Amino acid sequence: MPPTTAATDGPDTVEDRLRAAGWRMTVQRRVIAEAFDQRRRDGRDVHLTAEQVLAAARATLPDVSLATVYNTLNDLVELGALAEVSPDDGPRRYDANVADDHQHLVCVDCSRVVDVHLPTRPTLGPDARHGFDVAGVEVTFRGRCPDCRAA
Amino acid sequence: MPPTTAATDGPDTVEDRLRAAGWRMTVQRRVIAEAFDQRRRDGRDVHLTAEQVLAAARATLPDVSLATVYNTLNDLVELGALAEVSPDDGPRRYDANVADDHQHLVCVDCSRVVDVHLPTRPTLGPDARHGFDVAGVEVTFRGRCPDCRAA
DNA sequence: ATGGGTGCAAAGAGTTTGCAACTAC
DNA sequence: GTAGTTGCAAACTCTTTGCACCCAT
Repeated sequence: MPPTTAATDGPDTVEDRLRAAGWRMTVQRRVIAEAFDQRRRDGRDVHLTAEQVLAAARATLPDVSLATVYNTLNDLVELGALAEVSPDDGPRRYDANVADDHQHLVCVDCSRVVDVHLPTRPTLGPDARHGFDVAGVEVTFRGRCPDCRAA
Repeated sequence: MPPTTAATDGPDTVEDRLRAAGWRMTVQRRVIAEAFDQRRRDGRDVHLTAEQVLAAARATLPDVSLATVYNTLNDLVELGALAEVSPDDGPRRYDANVADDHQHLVCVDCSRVVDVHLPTRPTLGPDARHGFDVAGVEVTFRGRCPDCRAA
């Protein structure tokens, strides 16, 4: 089972990535990974805050600590199994969808995040790079979600 | 004088906008606005943190408080005279260049921000909006600036 | 058995806020 | 004179860290 699989579907879960990296599989890490994997299996976008992960993890393991959640989330980001979503303010969100290149649509009222796909992503001409070694682009659309428009 | 002026050049300073909005011109607000206006006059990109604004303001008015800086920056953002630049982490930055549509190039090491201009900015097809009322896009290129590459 | 992982509580960064004194209008 | 502003300090939110105990390997 190749550890660098990047299929949209299949066994490329957060937990798999943890295992593939050769880390100790503790119950805590398993339930934290499961918070993402379960929702992904349901076909949903997953952009959880640390508190949401804590809540999900505590559903099966009531004594997990917020510190462990943060530690694990940071480890998973460093590993490349999760991506951070920059909010304008409020708590950071973690995105389990690292396999396909996508952008975000964020609700300015409730901070809900939805994945969107651009046909082509913006690039910077060599003359516009100001000598920077450009590593990536991040595109965020901001607006109001249907629920907040109704309210 | 319409308060929604947005000329690229001319007397459209942060201080002007403050005045145009009919606010009380205190010394504090003047020196805070000046921190942006002075650098803009020099033709520089201006993306200051609250601490940098405080330092600049204290150069001429040693007793300004950080709280006043924050209050004023928030007021100026609400007024539309400044724009917030979302960092991935670290302190928020404030951009005085609200007149022309532009994007940012941010150094992942030192957080330096440079303005860049895209020929066309990305848009979302109606079917990709997920029912959102999309109000704006934000494009951020990330990489290493020349100084940090050298180091 | 042992080194990495955990939980707790305390510290930390960045920002906001309550309130009495002050000042631009 | 009076309402809007200020400065201070305390509070707040989110995240990180130090340390003693614990458990996956």
